[in-house]
Amino acid sequence: MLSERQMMILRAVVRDFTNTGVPVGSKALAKQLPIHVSSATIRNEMAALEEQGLIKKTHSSSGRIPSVEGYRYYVDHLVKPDPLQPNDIDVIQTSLGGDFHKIDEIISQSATILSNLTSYTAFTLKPELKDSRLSGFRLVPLGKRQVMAILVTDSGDVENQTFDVSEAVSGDQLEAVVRLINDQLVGLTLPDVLQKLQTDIPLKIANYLQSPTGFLDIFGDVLTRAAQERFYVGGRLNLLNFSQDSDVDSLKSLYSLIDKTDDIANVLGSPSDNISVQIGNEMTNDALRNFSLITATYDVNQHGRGMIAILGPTRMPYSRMLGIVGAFREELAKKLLDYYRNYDE
Amino acid sequence: MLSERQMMILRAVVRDFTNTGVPVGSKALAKQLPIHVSSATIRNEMAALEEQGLIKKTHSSSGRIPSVEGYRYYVDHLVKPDPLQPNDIDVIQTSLGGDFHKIDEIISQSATILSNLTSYTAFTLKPELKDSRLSGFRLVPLGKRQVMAILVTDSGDVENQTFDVSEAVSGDQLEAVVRLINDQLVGLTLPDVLQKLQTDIPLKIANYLQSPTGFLDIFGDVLTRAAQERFYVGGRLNLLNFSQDSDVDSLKSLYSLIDKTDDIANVLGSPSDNISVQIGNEMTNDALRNFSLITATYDVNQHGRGMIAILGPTRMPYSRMLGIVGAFREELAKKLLDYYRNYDE
DNA sequence: TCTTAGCACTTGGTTTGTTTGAGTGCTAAA
DNA sequence: TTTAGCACTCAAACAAACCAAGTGCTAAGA
Repeated sequence: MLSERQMMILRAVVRDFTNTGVPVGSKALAKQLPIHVSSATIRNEMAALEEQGLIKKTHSSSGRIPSVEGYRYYVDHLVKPDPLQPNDIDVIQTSLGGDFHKIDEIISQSATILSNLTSYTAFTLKPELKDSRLSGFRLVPLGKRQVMAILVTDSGDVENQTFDVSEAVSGDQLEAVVRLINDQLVGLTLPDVLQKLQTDIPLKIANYLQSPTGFLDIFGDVLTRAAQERFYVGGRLNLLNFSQDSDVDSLKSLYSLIDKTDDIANVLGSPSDNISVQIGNEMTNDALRNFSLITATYDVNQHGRGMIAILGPTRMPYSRMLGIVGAFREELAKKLLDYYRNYDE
Repeated sequence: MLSERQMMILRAVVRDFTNTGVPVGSKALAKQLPIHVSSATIRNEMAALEEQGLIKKTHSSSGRIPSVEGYRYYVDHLVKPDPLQPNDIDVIQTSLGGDFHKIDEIISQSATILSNLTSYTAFTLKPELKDSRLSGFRLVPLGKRQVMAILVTDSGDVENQTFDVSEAVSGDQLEAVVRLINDQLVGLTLPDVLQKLQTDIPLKIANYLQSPTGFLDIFGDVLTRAAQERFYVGGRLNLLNFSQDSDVDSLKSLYSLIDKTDDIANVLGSPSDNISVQIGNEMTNDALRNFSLITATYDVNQHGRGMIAILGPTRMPYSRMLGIVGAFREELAKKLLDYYRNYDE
């Protein structure tokens, strides 16, 4: 249990340290706090806070910095999101104001905006209807030997891939394959499709093609790509700003982490209603030890919900960041509703 | 004019320094060189080499390192490409041995292989027929409002993009647009298409669509993407290994450089017959001051010629790198010829 | 004329010691 | 419970000393 005064001190320690990056001492606090007590009193309180594991020293006679638990307490009980600065509002309005022709453009643009606002790295994930289903498959002959496979899901995702066919395949054959797939697989969830693809389909397709494996590989490829959620990343390079003393190895593992869709999906976790903050080693991944992650969902009514996130140093100004994330999720939801309204009617 | 002995010394200085990274002194050289002269003699020769600007000291009593001019002389006159190590041959064979369905897969895979072999950053550019022409355009309706635009060039490049159409556009209308474009534009070079797109076409297309600008924008987008050469990059993260003392800013500009297709095309220059080496500030771009670039073309007969390149620190073991690049260009050309042969017959 | 031994000199890097300033914990008095 | 005072700790900055590697130059030898 913390006293009012201890909370005040903890809040001040976190705020100071996140702003300046220097451990904060008792004298500085005494001068700065609204109550006027001596530095010795502050020292006693700080000792109490340290006792509880909320702050710690970098060496035996240094000022204090927040521990992970201290940050946790701070974001859970003490922080109040800053309202957006007028300037930031402007940035959002203009960057999101343009005319978009694809959901993905809005989402990817959002990652850029968020990283600009925060100067950290940002992730965005588009609103996802649960268990999207295969709603269409096409094979479009392009030239002498090139064919494009296109796959559409009922949530509006489109994946495609071109490939070369060695044998001269007739348009009729392609038609037949397409009809087969559409007959048998449309309406199923993607995992189901993937499963059938390894059982029923090869037999049936053999009626039309001598060597169906090529086709099926392609189809499988495109399918798995459609099945995994697609993240957009903004401000990748900002990670460089926080790599202490050029620890190349951890930087590398960090970058491979954020470029692997599966891994990053794992880190971000599943959408929850609130804005959530994960601090340093609260995340299982070792490469993130010195980082904090703020994630938030945004809600587009019947069109599902997506996520946004920013990744920055543990030592980040949480109040400002929470303000930005909170405001941005609303703007984004609004923009998307707009977009859908335009096209739905 | 350099004497035989001076060449021998220069070669040794470059080789030593690129291997160890430490300035090399007269005594070490005296011990190592096949001729036996005293270190004092070496010192005199080194003074002469320094006189000519081929080597230099890092401080007044240090050993020597090659200057840019020294490297230049070395690669122009002294270096002999190392033959490939058996291990490296293996890597190439197996990585390139698989079955590919697209040219692009081979080229992008090549970038990865090259960066693995060298542990530097590698670029590959696919064989390009000069002045490729538009050979086909499609609009494929995907769902209620989604349409995919596909563009094919006679060199086999495919670009595509999906977009949403707000008004309910009929299949007939789409057909008409496609027919129009195919009638009017197929066979022209891409720049010509782009030009016509801004003059003739808007008028004609207005017959079929109320607000054609949306379509034209999309088409223009896809077109310009097809028109610019497409690079593949492998081993991006390897650049981190050579960023001295974590100079974040130059790293950032380096990364933005290699991610901008236009810029990197500029740096690589146009294909020339030979393997070419650009050293440090011989490249105009400032971010590359401490890097060297080895570029080479590969030739796929009537299918055109492409480029490969590796970017590493100025202080790279040139003989080994030249060996790798030289061998790889051949392997790649062979593989591509194979690929084309399979599909052409 | 070229080579070489010898020597004085330069310099960066490492080690060691000193000082300074910010900060702490503790004690004793208010 | 608060506070002034004090002894103590530690990182950072600075300086002195030393070492190792290397250089340029000179003068003698081949």
